[in-house]
Amino acid sequence: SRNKQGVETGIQVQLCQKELWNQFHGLGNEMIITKAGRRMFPALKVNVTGLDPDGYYLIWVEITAVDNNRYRYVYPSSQWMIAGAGDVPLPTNRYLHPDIPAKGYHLMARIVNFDKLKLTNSKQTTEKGQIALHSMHKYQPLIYIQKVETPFTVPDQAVDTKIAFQFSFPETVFITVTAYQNQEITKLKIASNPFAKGFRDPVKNSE
Amino acid sequence: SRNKQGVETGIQVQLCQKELWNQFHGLGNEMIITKAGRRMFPALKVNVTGLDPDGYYLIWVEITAVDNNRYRYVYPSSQWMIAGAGDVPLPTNRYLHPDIPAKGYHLMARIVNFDKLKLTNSKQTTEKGQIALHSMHKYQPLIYIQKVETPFTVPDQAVDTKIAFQFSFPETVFITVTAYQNQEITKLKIASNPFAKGFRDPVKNSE
DNA sequence: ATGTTTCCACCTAGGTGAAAACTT
DNA sequence: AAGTTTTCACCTAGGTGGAAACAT
Repeated sequence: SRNKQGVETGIQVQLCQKELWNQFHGLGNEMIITKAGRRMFPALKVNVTGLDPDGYYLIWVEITAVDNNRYRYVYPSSQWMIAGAGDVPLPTNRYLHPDIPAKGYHLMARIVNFDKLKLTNSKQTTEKGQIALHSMHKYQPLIYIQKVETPFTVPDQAVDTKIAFQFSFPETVFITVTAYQNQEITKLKIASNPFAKGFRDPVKNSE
Repeated sequence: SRNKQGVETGIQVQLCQKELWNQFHGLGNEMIITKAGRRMFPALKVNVTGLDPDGYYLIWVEITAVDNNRYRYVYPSSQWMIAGAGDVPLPTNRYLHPDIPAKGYHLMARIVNFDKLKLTNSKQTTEKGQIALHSMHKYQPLIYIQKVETPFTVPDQAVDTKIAFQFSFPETVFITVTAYQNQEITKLKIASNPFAKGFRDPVKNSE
């Protein structure tokens, strides 16, 4: 991996559930955003390797606009089309992982899960754990890892995107919506998200 | 408060929900213990004051036998009576608060809640977050606070009951059971624990 | 016409006491 | 007879998509 200064490091971040992400990506992934905040599905989960086990790290997610367009789902062709210029980007919200600062050892020991992250379309949200986005825009999550000297560090103050290592995954690109446009996306969300209506345990079904 | 060496400190620990605890105490409080582990109700919740805001602390719960007796609930008189000698005490299990080591500031900022603690009668339990107790014995929870030099401290290794400050609350004494003996206890648990069957929202009830 | 909000039934996940079955 | 284990219906708590109402 390379950080923004181009320093070589051995840090590696691997996206979990790649097959699932790829299925959604293949259909043109949509993420619902609501006023109250909605989780991402799939959730961002990663395996981290190459950290100093005894070092302390911050890890967080930012979500950046892929381009400056507004999109529209065109039904006859069932495709996302550019519908005009995008809104002015909102000030970057970060979602800091709840467990940081964390020892490298602990970050590498298990999957780092960002499933509590929520997306909102509320512009003036100050809700913790929420990231505000424009609807009908194309986004991609970025994962940042930054080493800090001591666990005393207050994450909100220490975070510095310039010195952090950045990781991204093409299959996690999505378009924000307030209601699903592509019914194939809806079907796949229902089929794969245990909280989604329509899910049935096959065993129970056969009774 | 005083620690076991008698050193004067300004640390104070106040039990929350004193009225509720007193109601249970007045009836002879019973706590269910199961193989799988059962939460305490009421849960131990405390307010802590007098810590060094910038210092780091461990805080945990131990549950000690009040005496060396086995108890029995006698129905005609509806009273707990001593039924013989108690079993040999189990090796002390601690329930370390999940957030430690924690800065004094953070411990004092909000209620320190031990509601995830579970009691079990499984003798060879190694389940994290569980404390093994004998059924039909009388116990009292103790809360310990210990200052540590650095947040690097691994709690399990650093815990030292001899240098920690100990706090106890007479109203939290209880007798362990595998099924409630006193029906008044059952009624009060149902009435005050939102998870307990029998609880009904008065508004819904009137429909 | 298109996109958003609100409400809701339906899930998962897990904490309760009751009752029946089991143990000794 | 007395205590324990198992199972279960009934809760809380909160994550879903759908439908209808609403906004622009």
